Amino acid sequence: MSSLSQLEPRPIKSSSNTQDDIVYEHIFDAILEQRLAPGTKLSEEALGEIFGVSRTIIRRALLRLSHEQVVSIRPNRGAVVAAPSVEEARQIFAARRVVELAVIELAVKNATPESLQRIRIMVQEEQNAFARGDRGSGIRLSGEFHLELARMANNTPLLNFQRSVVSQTSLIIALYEVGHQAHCSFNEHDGLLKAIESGNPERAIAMMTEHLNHIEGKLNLDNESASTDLHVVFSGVAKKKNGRSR
Amino acid sequence: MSSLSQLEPRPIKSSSNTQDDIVYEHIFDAILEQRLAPGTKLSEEALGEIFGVSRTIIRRALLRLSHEQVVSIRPNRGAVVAAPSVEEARQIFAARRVVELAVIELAVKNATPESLQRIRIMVQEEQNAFARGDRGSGIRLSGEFHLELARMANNTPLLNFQRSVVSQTSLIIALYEVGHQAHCSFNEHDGLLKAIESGNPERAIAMMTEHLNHIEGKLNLDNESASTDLHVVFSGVAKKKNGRSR
DNA sequence: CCGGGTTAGATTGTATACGAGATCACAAGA
DNA sequence: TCTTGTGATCTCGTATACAATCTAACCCGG
Repeated sequence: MSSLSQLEPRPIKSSSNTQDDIVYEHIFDAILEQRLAPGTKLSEEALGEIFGVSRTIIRRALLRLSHEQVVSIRPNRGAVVAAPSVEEARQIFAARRVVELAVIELAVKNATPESLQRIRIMVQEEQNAFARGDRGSGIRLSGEFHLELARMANNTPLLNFQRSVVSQTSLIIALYEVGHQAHCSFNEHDGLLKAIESGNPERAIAMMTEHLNHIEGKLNLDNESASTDLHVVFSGVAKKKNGRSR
Repeated sequence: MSSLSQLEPRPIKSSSNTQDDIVYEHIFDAILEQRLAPGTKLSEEALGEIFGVSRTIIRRALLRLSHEQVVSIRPNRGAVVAAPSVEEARQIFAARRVVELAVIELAVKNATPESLQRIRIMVQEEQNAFARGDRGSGIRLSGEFHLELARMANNTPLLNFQRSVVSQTSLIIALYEVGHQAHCSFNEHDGLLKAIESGNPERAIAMMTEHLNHIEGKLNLDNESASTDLHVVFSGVAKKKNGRSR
C-alpha cells in the first residue's frame, strides 16, 4: 500500500481526456516504468483517494488494464499488477514476435517524413534519459519506441495489440531479468531507425528479430527462478484454483 | 430498440460464470451471428431490463466489448454496435492476416488428438447448421472455427487478439458483403482441417492465405459503397470530431 | 507452543440516486 | 417547405450506500 504513493500525479505526456483515461495512463506508465512491481495490490479505495475520484472511475481504469492483461482482477479479491508465469511469458514473447515483425514491415512501407521525425526524437529522448540516469523514463521510452513503430505501421488493431504485449513484456522483464544491463539498448533502436530510413524491409525485419532475441536472451525463463515472493512463484497454482483469474 | 428483443436470453454454450460474462457472451454471440447490425444502439437501460440486471453490469459488458472494438462507446451518447469504415476494415483485415497465419502455423505444430477432435466436431456442426438453413448459427460457428484454431495454437494473447479481429470481421461482412453466398464456406474449413492433420505447415499456411483471400474477395472495399445510412458513411468523420470514440 | 475455528474488520460487488449532457419534438421564421 | 431555435424528456456519467465476500486477528483446545 505504501508503494502506491509512487503514483502521485505528475504532468503526463499525451492526450488524456476523461478522468478514467488519466487514471489509466498514470497506472499504465507506472507499470511501464517498473515503479509498480508485478503482484502489487491495487486497492480501489486507495487509488480513488490518490487521484481524487470515486471507486467507479478507478474500477473502469482497472477493467481496461485487465483487458490488456497488465492487471489481474480476481473475483472478490481485488486487482493486482499482473505477474505472468513462465509459460505465459513464453506465449507473450511468441505473440510479440509475430506482431513486431508485421509492424516493422508495415512501418518501412508506410513511413513518412513526419513519423520518422517523431521516431528520431523518441530515440534521442530515450538516450538522454539513460544518459542522465533516469532509468524509469528510459524504460518507458524504450517501450514507447515500439508503440511508435506500430503507429508508423498505420494499423490501429496492431497498435492496440502491440500496446498489450509491450506492457506485458515490461512485467516479464521485472520478474525474470538476470543481471541489470540496460533494457532494450537504445543503440539497437537507433539501428532499427536507420534500417527503416533505408527503406529495406528485409534488413529491418532481421534487425528486429535480433533485437527481440537480445531482449529475450536477458531473461531466465528456463525454470521458475528463485523468487522471494510466494505469490509470484505460485501464481499459476492460484490461477487454476478459482478458474478465471486472468 | 425493437431489435433488442432478439437478445432474449437462451441457453448458451460455454463457461459463463459471472453475470457480466453472461451479458457479454449474449451480445457477443448476437453480433457474431449478425442478429445485431452495425450501428444498432445498445441502450443500457433496455439491456438491463432484458437481462434482469442493473446498468452497472451492462456497462461492464459494454466496456469489454468496446475494448475488443466490436462496440463503440461515444461519450455521453451511449454505445452502438461498431461500424468499421472502409479504412478500418482494411486495417482489420491486414491484422487478421498477420494473426491467422501465425495461428495456423502454431496450430499445426501444437495440434493434439483432443484439439483435432474438437475442430472436427466444430466443422461438422457448422456443416449441419448450414444444411438445416440455420444461417445465424452457421456464421457464428464459422467464426468459432477460427477461434478454435487459436486455442489449438496454445497462445492466449494471440487467441484474445483473434477473438477481436474475427468478431470485427463479422461486422465488416455485414456492412460490405456483395451478394449473399455462404460466408467462409465450410468446405475450406474442412480443407484447413485436413492440412493441419497432415502436419504440413506450408500447406496449411497456403490454404489459410487462400481462405482469407476468398473472404476478402467477397467484399466491396474499393470505395465507400453507396449506403443509405449517413451514419455509416460518415462514421469516420464523427470519430475525428470528438477525438477518441473507438 | 502450535493448529483450527470463529468473529471483527476491511474490501469488493451491485444497485440506485442525482446531476450533466444529448436527443427529439415542436414551433417560429425565412 | 425547409431551416433554425428552444424546451421537455431521456440517457449517460459519477458518486455513494448497502450487501456479499474475503482477510486476518484472536481465542481456545490440544
